[in-house]
Amino acid sequence: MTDLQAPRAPFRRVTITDVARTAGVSVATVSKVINGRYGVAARTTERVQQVIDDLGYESSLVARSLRSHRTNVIGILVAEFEPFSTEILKGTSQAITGSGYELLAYSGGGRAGEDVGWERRYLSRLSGTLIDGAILVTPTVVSTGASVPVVAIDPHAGPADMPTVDADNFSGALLATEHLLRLGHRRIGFLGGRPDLESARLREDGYRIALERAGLTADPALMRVGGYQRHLAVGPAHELLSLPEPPTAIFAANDLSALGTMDVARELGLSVPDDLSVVGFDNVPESALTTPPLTTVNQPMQEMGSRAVDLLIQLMNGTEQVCTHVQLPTALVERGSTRPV
Amino acid sequence: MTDLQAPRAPFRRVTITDVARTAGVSVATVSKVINGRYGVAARTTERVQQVIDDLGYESSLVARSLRSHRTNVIGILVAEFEPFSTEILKGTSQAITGSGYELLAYSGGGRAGEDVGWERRYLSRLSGTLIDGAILVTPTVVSTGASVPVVAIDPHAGPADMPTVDADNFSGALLATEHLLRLGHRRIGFLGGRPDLESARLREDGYRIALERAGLTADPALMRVGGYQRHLAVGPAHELLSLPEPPTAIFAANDLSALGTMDVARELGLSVPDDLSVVGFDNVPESALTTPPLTTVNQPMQEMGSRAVDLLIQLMNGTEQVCTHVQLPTALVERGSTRPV
DNA sequence: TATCGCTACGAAAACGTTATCGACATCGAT
DNA sequence: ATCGATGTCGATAACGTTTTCGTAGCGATA
Repeated sequence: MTDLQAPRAPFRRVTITDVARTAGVSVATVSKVINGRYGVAARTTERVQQVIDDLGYESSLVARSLRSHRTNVIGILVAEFEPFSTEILKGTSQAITGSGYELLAYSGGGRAGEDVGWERRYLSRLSGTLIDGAILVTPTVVSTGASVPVVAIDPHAGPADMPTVDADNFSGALLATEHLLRLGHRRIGFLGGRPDLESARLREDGYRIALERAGLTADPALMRVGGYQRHLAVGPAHELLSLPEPPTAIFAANDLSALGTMDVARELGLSVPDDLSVVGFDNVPESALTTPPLTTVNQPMQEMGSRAVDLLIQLMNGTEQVCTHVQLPTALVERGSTRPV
Repeated sequence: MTDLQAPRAPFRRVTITDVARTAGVSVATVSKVINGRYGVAARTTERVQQVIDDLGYESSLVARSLRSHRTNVIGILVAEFEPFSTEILKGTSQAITGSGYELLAYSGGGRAGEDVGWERRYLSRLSGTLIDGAILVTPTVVSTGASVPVVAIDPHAGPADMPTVDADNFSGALLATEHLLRLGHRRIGFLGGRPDLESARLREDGYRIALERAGLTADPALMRVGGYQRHLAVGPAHELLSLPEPPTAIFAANDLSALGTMDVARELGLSVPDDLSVVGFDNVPESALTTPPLTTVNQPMQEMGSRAVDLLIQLMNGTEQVCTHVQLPTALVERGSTRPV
């Protein structure tokens, strides 16, 4: 740890004590006024409120939290600010307004790999003190042991031992693959996500099953892992498209790798969708803007965020075990990146 | 305020007292061990550390903060999670790693209008307690009075009385307009941002001056305010393109309104860039993906974010008044949405 | 042996809140 | 007049840390 010391400006925060002194009452009374508790005369309330306004007093979140163990803040941990998380963030951020809670976001900063377990550390540091509950949008598993209610979004670690909300990854992959089959494609490549992620496994299952139902069988030679990131996808996509007998269509397990695939196709002089059909997964905003626009599977990301908030609030209110696993439907979005063979 | 009470799980946080009791020392000693302070024997340190690991103790950020007024956390307030803020977030999030600080993001949730002053309230609530410093990415002005160092990114309120980092909006707008002029356009429409924002004013100035330098004069009939959002831009853009003598090119003051403009053009059966040239501002990731890809002015958003945290950290360390206003250069990015008349 | 200096440790006071509970009025009813 | 009820308010103990400062131990020096 770096040893920093901060000579701060000589500004002094106005505390509840200042208000009390100025208003000529005790801190207890001021606290009551602030929290609208019973037992203070109308005249007093008015006077105290006036002083509060005059002094511009704002109660210290920290002190309040320390004492009451209640902050009305829920934290959301995202691994990184990529399109998917950002959409989730929008959803939560919208759902939170008017709920009486506030939202605080923390990002691991994309330091995947080296710093394993940061989610756990953060959860532990923040919980019981700074936040009343948390939403996890992190790829790696966070086992239980948190001291606050937690709900996971798209729990990449599988049906975890905590409440979750996710989308129907399996059906979505089914939809995507069937779409390609319906277009007449038979050699369909697959660009998977990180194999340790549950969503990636489910999407691969969907791909397999769809093929089998069509009387085909998944060919390992046509399958690569694309790592859910644009730049990670170009290598594997390149391999696929350089095959002696390349696929006529590729199902990429998320939009970012689909974009990467289209980059590679362009680079190789292949036209999408004329020479190659591409379908993605997620329907991030970007996917509608590409040339051609990407056919993909929609995940209602913003709704996932808002459902997570609802779930968490129910949990925090102790409303006993509501539906503990919300799964939202996925749907095919046909755009320009797919075409009959 | 809703009156919520939370019957929480009977989980008890392990506190420093627990550690102290288990290790058979005082809390003071444990605190010293945690913070690596001088005055504790090697054997004791070792034993305490062992207990800490065993119990899985994590110090409470809140209590620590309350006492020491130091959290090593810097807060970043964004108005909303739109592409611009998100890029900034990425930049800050990257720059923060390894600095010894942590990043906590808060979003106003897009409740512009009604809830004016939330930034101020939040700053006040968080500062002095939860965060050691703050970065503001909010459109409306936040006057001083904060009790912690603050730096503003793209301070829409003009050269504020606080350290800022922004991009050279004026030159950027100059570049964009000159580019259109060079292509032979003479009737150039302008879609401005919110008139109360400094960046919007500067971009409009750039537009005007570029025209004047070319011996032209800005025609109010060709200027509309587009509000920096995609859906807000469609109305004004529609007006512009329905003019008896419509412009042959439009300079939109940010990428989002440029996208809106292209939507309208498409709807009207106009081809971009054949019938209409469009240039945006910001160079958000989306702008490279549109059809055609958008010619725009690059703002180094991630760098702006990272410079902001550098600046803030210097401020917090008390390194006296370093460069207090960082302005980063803008550059034209020529893509497919512009063409000679 | 008395004194000193040093190290290792603990007692206790903060930090700014909230919550409990007792004190003191005031007042209507007996 | 006395009593209880009711309505206002304030002392004070927490909450989990950090930090200051005092003190006990102890070997070395005078």
